[in-house]
Amino acid sequence: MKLADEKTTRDAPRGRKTASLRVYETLRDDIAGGQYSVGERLTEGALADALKVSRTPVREALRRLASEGFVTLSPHAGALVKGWSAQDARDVFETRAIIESEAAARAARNATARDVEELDALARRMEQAAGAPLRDVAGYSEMNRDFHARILRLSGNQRLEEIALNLMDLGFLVRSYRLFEQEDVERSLSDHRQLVKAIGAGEAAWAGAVMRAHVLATTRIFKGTHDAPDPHESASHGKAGRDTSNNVSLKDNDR
Amino acid sequence: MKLADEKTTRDAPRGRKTASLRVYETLRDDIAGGQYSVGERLTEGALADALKVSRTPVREALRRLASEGFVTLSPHAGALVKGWSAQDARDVFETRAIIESEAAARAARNATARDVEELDALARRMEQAAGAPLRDVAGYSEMNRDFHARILRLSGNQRLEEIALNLMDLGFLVRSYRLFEQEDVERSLSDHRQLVKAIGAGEAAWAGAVMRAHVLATTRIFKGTHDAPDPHESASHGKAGRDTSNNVSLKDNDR
DNA sequence: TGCCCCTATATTGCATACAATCTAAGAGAT
DNA sequence: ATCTCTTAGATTGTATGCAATATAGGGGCA
Repeated sequence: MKLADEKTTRDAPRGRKTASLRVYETLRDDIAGGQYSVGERLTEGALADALKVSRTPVREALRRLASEGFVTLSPHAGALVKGWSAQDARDVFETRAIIESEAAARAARNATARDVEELDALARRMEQAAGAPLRDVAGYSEMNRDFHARILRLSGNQRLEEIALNLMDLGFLVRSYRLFEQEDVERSLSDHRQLVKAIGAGEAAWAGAVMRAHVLATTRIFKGTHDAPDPHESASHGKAGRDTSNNVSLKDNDR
Repeated sequence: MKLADEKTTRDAPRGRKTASLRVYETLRDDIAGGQYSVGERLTEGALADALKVSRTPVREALRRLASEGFVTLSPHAGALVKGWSAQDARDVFETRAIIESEAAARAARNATARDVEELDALARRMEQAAGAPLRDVAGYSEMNRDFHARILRLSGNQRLEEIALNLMDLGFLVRSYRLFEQEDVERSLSDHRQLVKAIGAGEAAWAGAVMRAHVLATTRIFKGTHDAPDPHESASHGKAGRDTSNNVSLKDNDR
């Protein structure tokens, strides 16, 4: 994630994160963590007051969150926490299946023996971390993300990698790991073992198929779990009109 | 969707768009149009002065441009016009091929007779507009974008649609249509006819294959055309000056 | 002469003040 | 009582000033 850069001989000038970045990270984690209800309006002044900064960094953070799909931003109406429907979740996982299966196939063609070894080591560490009762959910999620990220990197297509990572980092994904059952964890680990085998063998078609199944299997967990009406506005070419969405609040029915 | 209902004949303030949006559009078009050289630094103050606004909307526009891949910006170093390598272009078109072929296949399953009729009408209009010497390049490009956008919409997957549109709208794509030769235009139109047929017949595999070939064919135009290293390459041997030696500035009078 | 530190300047990051616009509530007329 | 218009409040959009930081150039020392 972070590149080591020891070029400078003086004491480290890379010090403080900017306030804008801090606000962005705080809001992103809070939204992903369910601190705000879907459809809730985030006013700049209130956030600035709560986070002890001025409105300027808050504005920049909100713009970035909008571009990444966490909030919707209308010209003078402010920011609303974005909701998602079952259809949205299905769209995301189908898109991930398409992209990541292709990436896995390419990874099978490109991976060196060392790459496969590193993937295998990571898969083993995940199996160790996943005890009968999965306790460190955050750590497991992090390793899972790293596993997928490595395969994406091995695809050799930077754009593919970036898009898939963005899809993985979408807000509701973060909450999803709460819903993991032990059965799902075991299936996921089995998929990972199979992926390492396929990539190690250079079997592109096999690797792609396993990845497709692996990603699509996760969709089932979301079926009918969340519900919210249209978040139909995309931030890329936003000429948003009025957004009077009364989004259904999220239910935290983790079993 | 303009709702400019003026109660009295007051002076029209040259559009209701916010200054931030105007600055964004101006910079985006200028960058896409080659007004700035690759690697050039865009300082907020100079831009604000030139565009007769304050630095605030300029900052927001630069942030958005960075999120869309037009510039890179480092914490305190400012914004640099992003370059792209032949590898970047290849990555984008391969990714488009993956996503849009899948979208075309799904469109073949979902399209109604009316959808096919509209696609066919658009394809015919493009053929009419493409006279022996292609003159209205901008109009043709717009119709081409619309054609692809309609198929993406018919895929029924909103996320897929959004991602593919973003890839299509990347900056260097805007310049690409200058490079179209008559031969390429004819091939493209032929592909479109075939796509309409395949979608109309509900042949998902056929539609996907045609779309894949159609997108990948465009890659050839870029092969070796552009070249630029990553702009965040640190000038390790800092020779007291801009490292324009490696950056190939795009000349727009090369025709 | 060459290297390093130090200072000067330009630029970005943030805070605050003001203007434009939207939202909502209330008074008055029919 | 209901509808419409007006008006006050709140919120976003923009401008400006100040602080923090990076970059560039000069002076001191080996």
